[in-house]
Amino acid sequence: MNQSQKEFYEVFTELQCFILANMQKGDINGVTATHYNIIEYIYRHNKCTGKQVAKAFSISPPAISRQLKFLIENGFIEQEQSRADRRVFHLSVTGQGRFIVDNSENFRESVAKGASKTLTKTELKSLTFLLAKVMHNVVGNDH
Amino acid sequence: MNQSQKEFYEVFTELQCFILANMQKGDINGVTATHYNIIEYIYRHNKCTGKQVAKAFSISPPAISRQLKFLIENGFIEQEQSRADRRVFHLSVTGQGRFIVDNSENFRESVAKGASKTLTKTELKSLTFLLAKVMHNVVGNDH
DNA sequence: TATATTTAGTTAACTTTGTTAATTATTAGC
DNA sequence: GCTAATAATTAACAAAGTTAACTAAATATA
Repeated sequence: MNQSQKEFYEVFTELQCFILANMQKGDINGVTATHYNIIEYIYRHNKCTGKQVAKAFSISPPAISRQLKFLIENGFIEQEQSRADRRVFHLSVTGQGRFIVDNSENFRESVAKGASKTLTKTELKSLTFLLAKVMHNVVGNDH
Repeated sequence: MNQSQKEFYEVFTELQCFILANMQKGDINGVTATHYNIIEYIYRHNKCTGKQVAKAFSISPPAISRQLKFLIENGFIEQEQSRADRRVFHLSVTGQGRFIVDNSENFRESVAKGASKTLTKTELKSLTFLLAKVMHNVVGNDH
């Protein structure tokens, strides 16, 4: 790695530690960060399937199956069997699930607000642009 | 959240999913991503203590204790009891541990290289600067 | 049409890694 | 010198990941 890459590597390491430290810790409103992320995904991808969720979070079907079971039993999401393909269940959030997403200030939101407070509007836009550019390139190359 | 914050939030969400997806997956050279991160930390903080490692990764002393035990038993790191305070053990990497850090292209390194390929040098420097600014502000406010 | 293959999701058994509570050994404060 | 605090470990447990095996439904093929 050259100097610029090393400098990026340093700060990206900090970022990774920060993100990991803020995951999987105690519940807020009865859901962990992972639960929250799944609920939010389903909220934003209404009528999606378990397979899609598993893929989005890169975890195995049994793992997502257990998570969805928990979220259904606790009233955050619900599922409906597809008429077109009865193997498939379409997922959607309940009122309670929607409430959680709309009302809990999550970790990413506090980071976004922190970023907005620290940077000028131009800088924030620039950061978003550059990060998106990297993400779309790196993630795209990954499969 | 305003529009700029929302845009940042979107891409930060992708980034979080990406980082989480690349953690805790199968071994490379016999160590998981978590093991690797601990070895690298000890490499960069020679003679550090278990307590420091636990704090750096925001996990409990027993959790780090088990990880260190694994890394010692498998020859990646070693510990030496402090003379000044015999409760304390100073950690350092072995030749094998150093080899792992020096030779395995890790996830963050591939992101750094990807970023460097996608962005101009000026853009990469800008991204590093902005990310560092946000990190130091947000992490600093967190305790 | 009947049979074989593929697919979505679940269950079971297990592993890893986190947690808290209790314990040990050592240091530091009155 | 006794008491409180600290670094690390052990034990018991919980959460969440994995693979393998299974069910039910859809699709492909002979």
